[in-house]
Amino acid sequence: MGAEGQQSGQWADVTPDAARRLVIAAVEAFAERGYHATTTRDIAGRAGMSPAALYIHYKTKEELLYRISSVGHRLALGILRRARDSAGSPADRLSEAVRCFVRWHAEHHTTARVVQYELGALSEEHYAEIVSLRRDSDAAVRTIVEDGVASGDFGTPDVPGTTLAVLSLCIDVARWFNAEGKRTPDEVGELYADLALRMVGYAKK
Amino acid sequence: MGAEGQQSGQWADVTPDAARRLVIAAVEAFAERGYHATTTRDIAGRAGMSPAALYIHYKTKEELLYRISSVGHRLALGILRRARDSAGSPADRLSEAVRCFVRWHAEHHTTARVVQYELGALSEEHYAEIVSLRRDSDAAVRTIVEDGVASGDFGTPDVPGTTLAVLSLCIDVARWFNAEGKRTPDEVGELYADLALRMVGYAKK
DNA sequence: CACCTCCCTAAGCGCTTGCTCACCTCGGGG
DNA sequence: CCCCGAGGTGAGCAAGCGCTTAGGGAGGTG
Repeated sequence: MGAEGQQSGQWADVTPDAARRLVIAAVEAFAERGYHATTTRDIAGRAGMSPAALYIHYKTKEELLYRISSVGHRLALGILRRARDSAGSPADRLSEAVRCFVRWHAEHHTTARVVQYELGALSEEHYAEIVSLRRDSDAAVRTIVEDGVASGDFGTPDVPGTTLAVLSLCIDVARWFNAEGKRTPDEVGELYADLALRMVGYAKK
Repeated sequence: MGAEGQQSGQWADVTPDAARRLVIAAVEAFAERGYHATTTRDIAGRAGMSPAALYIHYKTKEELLYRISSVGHRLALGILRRARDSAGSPADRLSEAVRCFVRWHAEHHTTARVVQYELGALSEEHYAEIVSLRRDSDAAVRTIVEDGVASGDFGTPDVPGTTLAVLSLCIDVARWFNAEGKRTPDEVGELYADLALRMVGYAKK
């Protein structure tokens, strides 16, 4: 729990302070029990407030989920776009993308769990907006894989399918990663970067 | 929805008929909205019964989830053990395991979603039982990978980590697979069997 | 015919839920 | 000194929840 303190860095631009405390409390609760099993009383309690205080900063419980989902997806998309636009070979860029993306999912696995697995609880409009961010993430990775295939560094018969699989592999880290487990986020990132290169048929060592 | 009719085959040994109809209705509802967002009234309604009828066949809503989870996990474990014990090289066996496991996750993605993502809603005792089945699944796949490394067919620096990643990749199919999408369960199984061989460092073609 | 068992329903109980409302507190400006 | 808006509280409402209970009808057996 001490390590979770860094979490607040993610939410730096959520103001005022009480609104940020509520977001952090909601992430913890949603990740632990899921959106629908979490009560507004639980969220407010974790943030040290009365149940009514939540509604000063957010119109509904769903808006809280949307805020979390929106911030999380934009962070994830930023990670992938930065890797796509970085210098280096396609292998370097794919490796960097997977390493950072996985590290984020492991380090912030509570946030990532909410971001990746609670989409279904969003309202229709919010859901549509988030889905478009997810398509952008997919496109960023697909560009790297396409570059690798074009340059001959990668060899895979199904670029969209392999891209989907690589992203899927990374996302699922949020499901199984345990802070008390033996692997650190850095170790998992390293392992997964290697696995992703194998998946796209990267020949060189 | 017509294709979902085969689903009933999975639940052949759930009797009497009304109990089976309830299980099938619950799988649909849980997969669509999640366990906590599903009401017993919704389940009973889908099965064409009154809300009270559910409690003739199941003590609680959680018991319904447990039945689904138990049957699903045993089916999945059976698939993996059959592949582990089959004749052929480690590559053949891993390929078979992934192909069948993935095909099941795609074909029965509604069941698989409940099985893989609603564990957290189980009671403590039921959860412990299911977790032990999952450990057995992991062990089955790890055995194949170890065999391949021992025989020199596979080359991976981290056997437990790679095993976890292969299983994780397969499981996540339940999250993204869409029956209306362009890929058939067979195509995804084929692609993923190939990806898994690459992940474990299988050299030959 | 009576009688039992198995499924099933209508009605509803007790409780929790997301959310609201009247009111309170407190620092800062005129 | 009063007033004000921003941020907070305690109490509680309407609705929906999981689940129970009393009772009914169909089918087999004496």
